[in-house]
Amino acid sequence: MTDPETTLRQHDLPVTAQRLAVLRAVSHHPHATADDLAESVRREIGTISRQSVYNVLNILTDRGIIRRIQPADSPARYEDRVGDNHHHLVCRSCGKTEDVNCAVGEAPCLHAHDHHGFRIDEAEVIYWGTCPACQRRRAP
Amino acid sequence: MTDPETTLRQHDLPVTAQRLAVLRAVSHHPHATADDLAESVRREIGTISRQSVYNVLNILTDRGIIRRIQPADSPARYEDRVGDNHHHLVCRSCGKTEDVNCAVGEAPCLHAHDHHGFRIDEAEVIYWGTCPACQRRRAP
DNA sequence: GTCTTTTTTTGACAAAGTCCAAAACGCCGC
DNA sequence: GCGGCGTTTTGGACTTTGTCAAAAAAAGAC
Repeated sequence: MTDPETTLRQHDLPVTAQRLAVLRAVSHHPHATADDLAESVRREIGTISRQSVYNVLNILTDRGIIRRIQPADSPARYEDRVGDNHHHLVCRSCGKTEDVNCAVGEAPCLHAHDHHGFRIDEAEVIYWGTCPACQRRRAP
Repeated sequence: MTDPETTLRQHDLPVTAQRLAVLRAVSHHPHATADDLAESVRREIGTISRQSVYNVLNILTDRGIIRRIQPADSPARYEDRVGDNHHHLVCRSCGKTEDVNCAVGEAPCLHAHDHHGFRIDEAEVIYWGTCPACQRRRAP
């Protein structure tokens, strides 16, 4: 992974302390929520406004530098693993999220049987289940 | 499809005008949002509170009588086609939602390569794209 | 260093949904 | 059919996640 500063310059984005810190936070805490990231950034650089966290996350997402995932009943989560068609495994009870490689290969899922005339550009897959910790907690 | 009243009685749910109307609305307008359904119900029975719409949708969802889908950047949508492992096709620009049969067969997607110890109970697939109408609107 | 443009901040606002107490209604036995 | 009990429905306040807009601050170009 290129370092945050280089990444920003490559995308013609002015380098600011907030952006660097948010990028680093996303890198260090994959699948964290905006709130988690804000806290993490504050520990690193002292203070950042809620709006700035959203600004940075939005612009980074738009440029394809990071990826946003939005599972049901959870605020959006962010990760810096982009462009490799992987999917996610989400725990219904605690929200823990893991990456899983695409079961079918490369951007495969893009072929829905009946596409109703839609131009499909992404197949999003979320595996729902219970993580090991929550399994133990419920059936001890 | 069994009629709404029978469905409710089968599940030991008291039959009320609100529940009947919401069930009918879900049946008639698959993939509608809670708000859409509230409007639809009001046209049918005159008035219903927002809270009641949510109460009914939640209890019906809990009992597995209807299914809730929650695509990113959209309020929850509801449908009465349950228990057949189908997936969805969602238009990024207008939100139009269509059913698609599972590309792989029956509950197949349940086998993630690396399941990280999770007990997986559902594989949710959303195909993102542009519906025919929005394609024409953008590239006329 | 100064100037212009872009970011950041602050605070109000919006959408979608939940919580809670009071009023209304459905169901069951008579 | 009628009454009482327990569940539903209602209305209103509240929460969470996120956006909008204007002023203040900082980044990059000269």
